[in-house]
Amino acid sequence: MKPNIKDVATLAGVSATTVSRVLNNRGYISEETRNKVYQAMEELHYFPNDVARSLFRKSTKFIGLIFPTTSHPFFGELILNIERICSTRGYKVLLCNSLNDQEKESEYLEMLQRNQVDGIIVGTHNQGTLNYEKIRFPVVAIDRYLSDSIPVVSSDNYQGGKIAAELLLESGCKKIIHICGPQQLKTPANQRTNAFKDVMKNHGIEPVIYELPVNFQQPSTIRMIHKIFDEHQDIDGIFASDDLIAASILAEAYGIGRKIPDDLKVIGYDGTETVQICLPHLTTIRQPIKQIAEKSVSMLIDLIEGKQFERQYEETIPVSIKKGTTV
Amino acid sequence: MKPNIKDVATLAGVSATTVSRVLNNRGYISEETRNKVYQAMEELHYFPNDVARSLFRKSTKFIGLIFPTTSHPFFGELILNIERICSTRGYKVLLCNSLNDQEKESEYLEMLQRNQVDGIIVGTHNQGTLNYEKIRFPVVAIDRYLSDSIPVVSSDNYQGGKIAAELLLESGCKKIIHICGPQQLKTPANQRTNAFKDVMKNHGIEPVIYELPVNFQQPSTIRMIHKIFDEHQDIDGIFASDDLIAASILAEAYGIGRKIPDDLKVIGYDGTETVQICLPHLTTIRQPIKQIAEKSVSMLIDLIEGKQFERQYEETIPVSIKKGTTV
DNA sequence: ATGAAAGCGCTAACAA
DNA sequence: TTGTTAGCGCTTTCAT
Repeated sequence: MKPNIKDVATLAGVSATTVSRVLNNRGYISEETRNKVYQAMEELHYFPNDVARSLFRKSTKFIGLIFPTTSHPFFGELILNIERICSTRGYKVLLCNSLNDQEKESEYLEMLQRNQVDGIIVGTHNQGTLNYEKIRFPVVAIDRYLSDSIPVVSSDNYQGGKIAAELLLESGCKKIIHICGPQQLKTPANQRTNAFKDVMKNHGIEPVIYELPVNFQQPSTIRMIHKIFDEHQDIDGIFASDDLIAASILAEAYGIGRKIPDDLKVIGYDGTETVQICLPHLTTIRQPIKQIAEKSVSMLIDLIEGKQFERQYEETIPVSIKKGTTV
Repeated sequence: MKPNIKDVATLAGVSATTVSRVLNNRGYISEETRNKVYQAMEELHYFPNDVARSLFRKSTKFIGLIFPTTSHPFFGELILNIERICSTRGYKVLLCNSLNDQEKESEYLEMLQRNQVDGIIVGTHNQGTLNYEKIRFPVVAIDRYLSDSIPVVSSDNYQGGKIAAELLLESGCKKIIHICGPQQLKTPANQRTNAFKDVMKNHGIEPVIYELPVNFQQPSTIRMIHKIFDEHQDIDGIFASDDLIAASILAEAYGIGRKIPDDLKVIGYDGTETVQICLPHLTTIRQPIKQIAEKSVSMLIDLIEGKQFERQYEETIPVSIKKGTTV
């Protein structure tokens, strides 16, 4: 059904080797032969079989992507950028949504190995540690410490947390609360919380922190927000380590009649386009998504192609603040 | 470096065939041999090479996904669901973000063919028509008419448009405007606009419709909203055919001091989780994303596996309304 | 300038 | 119960 290189060769009246030469532009081929081959390929709607090529070349030009979910705006944008850059550089993307489930991540990891990907980019958060050490091809992590030998790309989380905390203080907040993700996960994102603590302590304030459970969903976020409003009537500032959490805070605050930013100031984290379209007034720390994508892809491809590069095992990219009217 | 089946065979003291038999659980193998093989695989950290298997089996178990972008919440959620279902059913996903660019779509299409995907799911919108006819494996489209022989899965767009238009009328709107995507694209989504027109005409009202350009971005959306507020001071209802457009309308209305829903009622389309978290009060037509994903994947796999099924070439799934407080 | 043969890693006849 | 052989579609020596 699908024509192969031999079909093309037969139709063009040459050998498969010659067709291969035309395909790869290698060695000497007469113009005449070349044209005959092109014509035959055209006529048969021939496409070279990359499976066979990959087998021979021992390189698939596949890059595996393991992320929690494309449905979260941060990952959706990040994955868009990563995939586009890969495509431009001749790599194809195998997508894996781990949903932060350890078992799924492990299955995906095996699948990617079986499929001979040239490398993978991981951005999931799990409690346990999988065998990323034993993997026989390059791995780059985004916002996650996997092992000593696996490079990590992340934005400057400490700086982000610091900017947020200081902005709230400068804006006159007296009682600030920070909502963060699970701290037991080994991720540079914990630096946001560390920065918050440091800033508070430097100002002689005991930091108040609420930590979400591993794999929190919308309901637990809402419950936590209720709890916070309940336990701290005098709260006047919240730093959420994710825009969607910030969004929920705004909604809940609105529900109980707190005026933003007069009664309560809110600052989020990520600064994705989607959330900015939905909530253009949200003040947030903007992650440099495009640069994170560029850096991680170029690091990975450098590793794959064996480029000599000073192995910098932690790449930190500056964040910026997007001032809205919620602070 | 990477061990192959022969390395395993040698270590286990058997032939490659025997290892293959163990791997595939075929034929008779003595318990003893089986254990030796398992042990050897373990020792070498052996994973079967799926590239070689695919070449032999003439099936890759790859499904290609061509969508505009994972960064849009609707596609982000849709792609999450599609990928998860594929994974459960033993298929792997090659992700392509076409950005609605015809040339990119064409390149991706060729890439997928070269990589011998077993099938593809397409959800992009382009003006021109690519050669989906000539493709030699199954294709399923979501919200797009590609050719007579390619099945289309979509939600009940006409119903969605009807519900939205009628709700605005019932709520007392006198001057309703509809913002829609480019109508020249051949997509079932145009039914939303047709329904709007029909409902308005049935009520003796001349429908007012603003059409966004092909590949509209946020700036052109904002410009169009300004234009609408400018040209129609008496507007009291808007039906936007996308939640992100609705979100921008809310923001702009807020900016010029129009009270929602008293001065202006707004209804969106899609009902994604992300937008619902950001704007829980938004009234919107909710697309059954999960079912769309299930239907398109199962149709595609049925086609791939040659299941006899009554070829229903247009699958329409009911929508529902999510009532918020913007109407 | 072109072709024949071997091999990438795997599986399925066919033999034994 | 196990092994030998051929072949999936391609590319690359090595000949000619």
